[in-house]
Amino acid sequence: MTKRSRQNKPAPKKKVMPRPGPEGGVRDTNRKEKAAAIKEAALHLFLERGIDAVSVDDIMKRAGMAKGGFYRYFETQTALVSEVIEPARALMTKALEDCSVDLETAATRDAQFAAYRKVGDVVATLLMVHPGEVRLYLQECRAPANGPRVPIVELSKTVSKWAISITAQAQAHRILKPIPVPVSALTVVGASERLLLAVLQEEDIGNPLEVPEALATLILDGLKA
Amino acid sequence: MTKRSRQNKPAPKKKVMPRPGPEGGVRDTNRKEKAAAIKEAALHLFLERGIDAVSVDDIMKRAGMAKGGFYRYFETQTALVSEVIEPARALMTKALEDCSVDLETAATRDAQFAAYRKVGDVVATLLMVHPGEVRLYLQECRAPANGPRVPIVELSKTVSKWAISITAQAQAHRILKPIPVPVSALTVVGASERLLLAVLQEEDIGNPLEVPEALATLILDGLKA
DNA sequence: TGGAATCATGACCAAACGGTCACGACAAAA
DNA sequence: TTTTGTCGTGACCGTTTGGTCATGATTCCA
Repeated sequence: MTKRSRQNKPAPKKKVMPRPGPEGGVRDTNRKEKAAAIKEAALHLFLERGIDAVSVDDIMKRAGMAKGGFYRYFETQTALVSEVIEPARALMTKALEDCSVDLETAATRDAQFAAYRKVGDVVATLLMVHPGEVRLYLQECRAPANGPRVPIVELSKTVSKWAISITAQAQAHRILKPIPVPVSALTVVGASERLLLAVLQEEDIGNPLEVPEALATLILDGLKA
Repeated sequence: MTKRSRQNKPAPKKKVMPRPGPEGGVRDTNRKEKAAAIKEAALHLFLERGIDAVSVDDIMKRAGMAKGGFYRYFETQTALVSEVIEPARALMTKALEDCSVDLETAATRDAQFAAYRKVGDVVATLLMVHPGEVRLYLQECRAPANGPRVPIVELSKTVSKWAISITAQAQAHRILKPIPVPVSALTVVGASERLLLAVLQEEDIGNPLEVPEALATLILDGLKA
């Protein structure tokens, strides 16, 4: 029930993608609509079957277009995945960067906790605005970085690194227990991701709105100095 | 770099697998050796490329045998995966069941915490004895339950259910905070799994031997009533 | 309005897939 | 030893894959 990888990357030989054309014209509008349709179809199928079990043909059939058209919009499937997760990726990495900066300059304890809270808020936003993309991330981020999964695994590594970095800052502020930094950081990441997955897969968790508060309680009592 | 699923399950038509033959004979011995070789080769490739990106041919080439021989040992790839994770699955589910039983009859607080500790010990054992299988589980358990991944996803659901059940018992004993049970349970599962993955993928975590203690501290301070 | 560029299509290709099978090699029962 | 049945092999089949391309339709710009 699966297909495999081509062993030799044929290395997309020829053309890059042609220019969009005039801005705001019929061409440009169509192009954006079709690209969005392809991304939406792809995301749906990725969630349903897993990235590796979806073919270009499947995606284009679901998007109502012919297979050949795919390569006019995306050079490879990897590029497609990259574009699919881009909005979520940008939001998340910006939140982590901001948190790090805020933590650097935060003088009071309140300001320090506020920096944390902002990350939580962005995660909540992400959950509402890009639920599919988040779920795709959670589903695929641990598998080997092969082919189309590369951008997702990269994002995962980025998140972990930022989490560790932020945790180190927090420990320097002495607002966290002096537990080994990576352990402290990955505990939060792991717990958060598992709860996100439960909410998105509609596992029988209680009231989803209570989750963030419960998690915050756990983290604070468990990690706070 | 991947292969896809056949849409129509051809449904393994004919024969079941033939009998092993006499016990302890050359036939029987060879059979066990070959089956083990296939499983080992498969596990190695699964970890390297992800389950969906590995073909029967790949596995058999790595095991040093011809493709046709595969179906003499395993009816499908799903059955192979099932056998690969079976030892780890049996250990883990037994530990969870035992914990549940122990919690049921544990009168003192010490006895209750001891029941928890036993699960932790089994996880540590698992890490030493079946590291590859555990890593495979962590890599694949969140993806959609398609084809060969089915037994892994099933195990994942089993683990979550037991975790929730055990947490409910612990809350009944009032040794945990009255946080929504699934949230409390999945927090522990998520954090533990993320830390296991870090150790197995040799991410730059501190001293691996300190991890269990640190995690225990976090859990106790965060979850304990 | 008409030439130039871009777009969508579906046939097409070589490679790889899961799965089967006839055949020769080999072990077990006789 | 002979007979009987299993084992391992590699060719083979039908299907699907990522990717290309000639063709005809559509849009752009002048």
